[in-house]
Amino acid sequence: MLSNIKTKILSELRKFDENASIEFSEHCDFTSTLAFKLAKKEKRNPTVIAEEIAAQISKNLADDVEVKALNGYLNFYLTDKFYGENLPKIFDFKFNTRDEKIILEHTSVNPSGPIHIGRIRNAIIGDCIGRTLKFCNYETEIHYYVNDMGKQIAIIALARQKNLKKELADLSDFIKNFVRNDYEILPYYIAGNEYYETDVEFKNQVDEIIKKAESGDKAPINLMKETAKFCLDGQKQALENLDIKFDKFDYESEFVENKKVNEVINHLCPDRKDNEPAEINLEEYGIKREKGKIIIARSNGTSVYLARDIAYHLYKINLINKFGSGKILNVLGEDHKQEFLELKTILEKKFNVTNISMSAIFFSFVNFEGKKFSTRKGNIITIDELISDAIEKAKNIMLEKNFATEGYKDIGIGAVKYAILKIDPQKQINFKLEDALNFEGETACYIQYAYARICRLIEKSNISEKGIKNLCISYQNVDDAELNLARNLIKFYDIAEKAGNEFRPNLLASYIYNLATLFSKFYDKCPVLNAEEDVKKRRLLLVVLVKFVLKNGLNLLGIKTIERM
RNA sequence: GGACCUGUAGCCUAGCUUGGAUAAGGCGACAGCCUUCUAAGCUGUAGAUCACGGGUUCAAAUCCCGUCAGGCCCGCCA
Repeated sequence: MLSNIKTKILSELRKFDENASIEFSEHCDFTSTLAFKLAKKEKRNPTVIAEEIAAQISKNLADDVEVKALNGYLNFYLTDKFYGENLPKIFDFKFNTRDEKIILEHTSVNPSGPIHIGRIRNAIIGDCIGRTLKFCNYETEIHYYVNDMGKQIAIIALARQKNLKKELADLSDFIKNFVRNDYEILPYYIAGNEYYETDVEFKNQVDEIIKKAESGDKAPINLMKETAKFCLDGQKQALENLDIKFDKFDYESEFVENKKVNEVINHLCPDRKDNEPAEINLEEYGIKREKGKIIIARSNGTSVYLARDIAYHLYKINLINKFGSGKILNVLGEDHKQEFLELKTILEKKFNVTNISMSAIFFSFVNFEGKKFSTRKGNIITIDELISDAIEKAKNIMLEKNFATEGYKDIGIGAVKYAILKIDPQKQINFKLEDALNFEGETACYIQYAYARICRLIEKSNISEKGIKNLCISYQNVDDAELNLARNLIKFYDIAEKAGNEFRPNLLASYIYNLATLFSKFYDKCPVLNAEEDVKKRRLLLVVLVKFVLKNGLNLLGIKTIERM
């Protein structure tokens, strides 16, 4: 949205230095430190240089931008005229279509039981990035990889077939009482893992299932597939409850069944002998392991996860190649850094994949009030329980304060999502439900509250939103609080694009919060409904703009708005 | 032992990629503001050796080197 004006400013500045750049600033709309750089080169005073440049370029920009030199900085201020013309364009702005397809994969929880809270950061970040990329008009497909092959699912499938359940005595009441497929699977998972470690016969049967499956035997494949699908069905509901949806579910078994995994192993280790593991060495590319080599397939012939992951990524690469160009993006926990690097290196060096960029958003783990969890022992907290707590808490607070009796769910879920999204993914989070649902300060609820106030304001104006949008107004002599809003509003699409391109949800989160604070200040300082007619119209339009941007911005974060609170 | 990430007021976070203005917010604390559009709000005060030690630079929270602390990985698990 601001790209035209940026280009215009830059073309002026590049007459002085072709590397000139401008940035958003707290002091003005854009700023440049060009004069400091020239000062070094020319050994002159930056203050003087900035003044000279400002004097020379201000005339060419005058219509849209005012240039001021201050202590060596070149500060640019968008004019009233610019705001008058461009603010209404916010309603209809659309990004141009792009010739890049992005395959985004996130969450991909193993189908071994209910999703525990350790995975929620992946889902929330991935969902936000997916929404943002789609909003920026990238051809985006959101994929979920289902691990319906391999040891864990074989263990569960066999335990389920033999009806080996573990008593749930150690589990929380929430888990014991929750009825859904994924919760039904959990006791088999816990029992199966115990048997696998203590019962040789059980272990041998599991190993046999995997071996037969990989050699193409339909029965064990179907057994595992069916078990995985059963569990996945429940997990999907947990995610849909958070309004997190996927375009495609990819099943690991497909790549075993269509022999792509075998092709990968044969390609990487053509000289491999029977009863020996297939292994490769990536040390020449700077990747070291303690034992040197990386195992691709076990000596009994079955593949390890990495081999199947390579086959899966070759499939994704094929999807992109069919489209033309694009990139692969995965949201992964920081524990997958090494594995992703190996995957990427193998694809680049051993499969000559050079035209497609592969990147990942790595996130650090969330510490939920100091608790450590082990899925195998079953002492977990599920995302359903966390969300149910959040909603319950939101409800209690609202009842206590005598607020509207609707929207608990969206407030509770929004609080959790915002608390996670506002923090840089690579930082560890100490999550406290208490803080997320504080409802004051930098929380989703603060933003939702601003939105609800806006809705009432528009309602009381007795002018339809459409009518307000069509008002013709000028931006002269506006209050500072109004100017601050205008300045912030106009950046929305640029921030969204940056957040999307750099995979940084926290940029969007803090932008939206900032807009909400500016609105609260405006609301406090500038009467709308009681202002004189021209001012009222201008302010109403601003209010409708804020509503539009808050709604769209929160939607990118996956957070719902509430009309009344 | 090796790889990667993090360290900013009592607590939590932004800023670091691309060095530049008084280090920006929130929680908590304290003091104000509702006969006027929702006070879940607004205004103000106190609170920071930007982990530590060097280096580069006119200029370092930001770049480089080292140290310390926390996280995470280095499996014929996924």
